[in-house]
Amino acid sequence: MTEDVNLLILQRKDKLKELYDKGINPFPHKFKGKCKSVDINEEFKSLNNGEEVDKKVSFAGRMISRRVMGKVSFSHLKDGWGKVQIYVGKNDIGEENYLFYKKMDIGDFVGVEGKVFKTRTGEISIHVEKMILLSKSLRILPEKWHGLKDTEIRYRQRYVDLIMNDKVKEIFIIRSRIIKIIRQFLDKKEFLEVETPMMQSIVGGAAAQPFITHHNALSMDLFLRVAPELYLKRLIVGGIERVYELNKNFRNEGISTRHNPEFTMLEIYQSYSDYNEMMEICEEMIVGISKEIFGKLEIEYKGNKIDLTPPWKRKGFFELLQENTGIDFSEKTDIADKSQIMQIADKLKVKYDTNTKSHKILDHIFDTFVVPKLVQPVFITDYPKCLSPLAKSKENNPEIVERFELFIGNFELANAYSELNDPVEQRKRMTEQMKAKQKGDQEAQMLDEDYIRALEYGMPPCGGLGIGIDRLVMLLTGSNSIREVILFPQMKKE
RNA sequence: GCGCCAUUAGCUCAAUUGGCAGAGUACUUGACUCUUAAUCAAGGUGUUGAAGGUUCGAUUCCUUCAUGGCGCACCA
Repeated sequence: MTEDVNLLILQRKDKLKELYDKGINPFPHKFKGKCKSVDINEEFKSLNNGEEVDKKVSFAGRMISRRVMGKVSFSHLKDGWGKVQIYVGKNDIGEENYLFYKKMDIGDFVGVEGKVFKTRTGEISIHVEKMILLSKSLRILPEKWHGLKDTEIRYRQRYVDLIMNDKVKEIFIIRSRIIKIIRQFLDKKEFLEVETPMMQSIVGGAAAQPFITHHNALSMDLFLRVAPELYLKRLIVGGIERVYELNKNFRNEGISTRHNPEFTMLEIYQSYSDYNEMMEICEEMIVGISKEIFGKLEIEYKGNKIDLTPPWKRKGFFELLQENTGIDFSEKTDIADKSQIMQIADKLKVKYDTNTKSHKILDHIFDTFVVPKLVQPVFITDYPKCLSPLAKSKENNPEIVERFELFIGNFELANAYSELNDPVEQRKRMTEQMKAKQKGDQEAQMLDEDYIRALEYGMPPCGGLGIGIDRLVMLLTGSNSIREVILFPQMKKE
């Protein structure tokens, strides 16, 4: 990035020099006794118009507006919670200080001290007695009433976005609250929060391409994790009965309105439970979040009214396929039989690559015919085994696994299963994955010998659940793009 | 990776059929003692994303590239 040479910036740099020449420090070290804007606006809200109290307050913030009317002026100072109007009178602070105030720029940080009053028009304001420049701003803020709209600048310079668009901060406040509520919820249920490696020598836990990095001293390549799953289940083996991790995963895949290369995932594992119990936990948690944050269970997303009132519907994967395609997907359909699946895809006019594996074509049919209808919360259960190498098969049908995905507002929000704890079966499935990988399937998982060794020591029956936190925040904040809920989304170099 | 669209002043946006690049805001100066998109008066503001081409003349048409948005693909 090159240095911006703009007339307005040069003008401010001149002002900065002028300040130094006058012996004024444009970047003082601190400001004592600052109140919060919300506290000021709350404490004095019962004042009558025109009434002034005898109590002085200190306040500081970024000057975001100025209205000069001769010998008196008004400005708004914005702090971390809101804004407060200040009233600056030439007769109150003296001619020299008043001139200094008029020479300050929109964007400068300012500290003030004075009594609080309410203007004739009813706005709580500080009647300034003392004023100090706390930090000089050298760049011009975007326009005050159209604000900043350019998405590129909004994401690249999120600091400007935050200054100009109050709604952006609201999203990240909600995001923080959601995460806090989740931790409280799980802590109350005696889940232990842990941190497992983000740098792994074997990729596992999800079908995804990893980022590769290199450790110099060990002279070995490492992968950024695509999921913490296999480590968390090692902890289940180790006797940590209930465990969760809420942190980032990294996947080397395309970027879209629903995908960012690094994203936040919650994974929960509970011993002696299964995917049915995970549905209950998942439902209880999301319902609880909505109640606590919005006080209700009806939300709106992309123009759709969504009702989160439990219990949420549960429907089988094949049941939904059948309902929405009219094709009989009963047990006689062999999903491993590619020609059969291809025939169905042709009939439904679903395009596919002939190199694509049969279960991927099936997944594609599901995405095309079923997902667009999944607005209200629904747990989709009982997936084909080939899609889920870490999930346990159903007792009565080895080709179907105990797994669910939660869909709300047309996208997948959560994924869970009864964890496969049979080390012999797990080795078999991982070996199959390895074979697929050797054949060129870049997303196939690796054979993790240590993980199987752990299972050989014995893992109790266990339910596991993963929730995409970014997507949950999208849903609950009405955001159309994942970039709206990630402070610094991935961008190409400027 | 593919397709469509966008890129003009710090910001938000105009510019007729290819004919002098324009407004608001911000900024500077002046007037103004309760404004809040303050108001009024005056003033400067540009590599039209980059490079090339067509043309007497390109913001406008063509090609390539860059970045972004959306969709698809990849992917949960």
